[in-house]
Amino acid sequence: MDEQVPRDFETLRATILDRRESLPKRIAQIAAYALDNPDDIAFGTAASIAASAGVQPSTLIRFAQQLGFDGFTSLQQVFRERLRERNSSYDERLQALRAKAEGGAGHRAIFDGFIAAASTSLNDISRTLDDAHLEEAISLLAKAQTIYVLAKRRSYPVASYIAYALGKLKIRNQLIESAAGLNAEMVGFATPADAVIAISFSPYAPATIEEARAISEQGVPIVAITDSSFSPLAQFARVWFEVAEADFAGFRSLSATMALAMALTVGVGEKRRDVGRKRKA
Amino acid sequence: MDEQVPRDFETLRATILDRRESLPKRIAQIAAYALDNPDDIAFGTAASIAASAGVQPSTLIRFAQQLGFDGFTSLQQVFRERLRERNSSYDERLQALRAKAEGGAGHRAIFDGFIAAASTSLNDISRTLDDAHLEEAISLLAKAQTIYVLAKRRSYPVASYIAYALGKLKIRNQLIESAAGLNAEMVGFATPADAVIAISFSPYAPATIEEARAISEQGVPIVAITDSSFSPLAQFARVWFEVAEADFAGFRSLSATMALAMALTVGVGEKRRDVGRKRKA
DNA sequence: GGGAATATGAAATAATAATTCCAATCCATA
DNA sequence: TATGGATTGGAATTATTATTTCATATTCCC
Repeated sequence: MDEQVPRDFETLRATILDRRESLPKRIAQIAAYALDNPDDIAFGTAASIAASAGVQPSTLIRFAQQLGFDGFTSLQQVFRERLRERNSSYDERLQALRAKAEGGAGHRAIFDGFIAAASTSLNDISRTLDDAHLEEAISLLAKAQTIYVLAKRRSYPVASYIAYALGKLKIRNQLIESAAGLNAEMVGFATPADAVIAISFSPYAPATIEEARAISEQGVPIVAITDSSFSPLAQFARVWFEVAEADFAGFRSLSATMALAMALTVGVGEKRRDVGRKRKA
Repeated sequence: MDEQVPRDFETLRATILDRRESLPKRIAQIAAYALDNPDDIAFGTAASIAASAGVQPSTLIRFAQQLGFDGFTSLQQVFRERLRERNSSYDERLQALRAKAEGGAGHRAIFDGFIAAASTSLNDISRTLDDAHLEEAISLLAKAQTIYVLAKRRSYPVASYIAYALGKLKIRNQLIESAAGLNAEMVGFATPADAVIAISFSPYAPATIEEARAISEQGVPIVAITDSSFSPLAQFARVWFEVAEADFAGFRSLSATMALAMALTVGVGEKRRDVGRKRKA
């Protein structure tokens, strides 16, 4: 007999979605509005919400009653609860992690610190990355005969992952490693029909800078990932990305750089497939 | 003349903190309550808030007026705005990113996909990582004379970063690379006084597994980072971590593995410093 | 197509909540 | 310790808001 009144937002959402088909027109209208604008329901008055949704206040109340609430007010509680529980906003959670990392003892604190640094970096790059630069870089790299990947020291792991991914995508590439000490020769093979992905952060590895200079003088276009407009890499680059990685315990995160690197790599893969398809057509 | 009315929560907060000293007792009381329980201010009624804070409703209104608002209602707006603007919860943001990545076209979508995958992975590992395992692994590695780092293919970037970080921390380590084809010999040098960090995910690189088996038969303890308890690495390992990395476009994130790797590395560095200190004392 | 059941709109009403006002109290200063 | 000004408590008042009611419209089924 007693129909279950949804006590939390998710249940409520599910209930609404479930009954969607069987609801009268106006009730359905307010139901859709509620799911689309939950914040409005949480804060608005019955009248204001009704007006925004294009129905009468009484409809709003009927909607609430149909869900088993005894009125709009108790329905609204659920929407308000949602905002309260959402309490641990991303930033607050991060702050907590960071606090634990700084104050806390033990190795868990170190781990939390790296998680926080990585999250912060991802967050930052997600906000700041310029779509146009991304498109430009991908176009440039997609046209290259061979993609050279240039990075040392701290950035080297990123370079090796790029090389791995490019290989899996069957895109010709050359990782410029120092093992054999033949970098200068390797670099010498690059032509303007190729392209370079160069990665370096302060303190810039001198070898990376020197090789980037040399290769840009040969007219090979460079896509750079670096950390500021003052970076020596930026001046050699056709396109460059500024990536600010957060650090912890003296080690910077690589997560943002990795994500960007992957986007470039897979982006090039997709672009080539598209171009290939067009050529055939 | 017209005193600036705080329009956003941060300004309001600053204003309150600024005037704190000069506020009358009851007003100060409600001010403190407001900063401590902003959600209550956002949702409560003047009467309920006043009761919780132990003052009269009229005091609440005087408080609002002193800040330049024309009443409680407009003060409350600021607290409500805060909840609205507070970036949608982490999960919702992620969902949005993922939706964009899946639905959206263009290369930005790819980028968003990788960001979402990385965030998810970080989130997961932060929840699931076992502190005891972490302590155990760090103890084990801290005692090692040489730390061998073993990983191929997709996991190799992590290994190279570990090697870089260990080097910077002046911890003796050996990256087992395949370049010279001398892995078997390299592995042969390891003794039970050393230790190994091995990283491999499905599909497990046969070389990694084979080398891990060989080295464990020599009695060298292994710390493994892998993706499930069925992993062949897990059976050779003294301590192992299960890391579930989210993937996008066929490429798994490395962010969680990286964070764990860094925590291990820096943890070992700290542990050695501590032990060194104790020995001296 | 007719009629009952259901849904909707609009305004009246009831409830609730914000604000104001005034008397009482507190506090600093002479 | 008296006095003026500021502060506070509490009830009265006003405003706002939710809810109910009822007339009208729509839909669905026979």
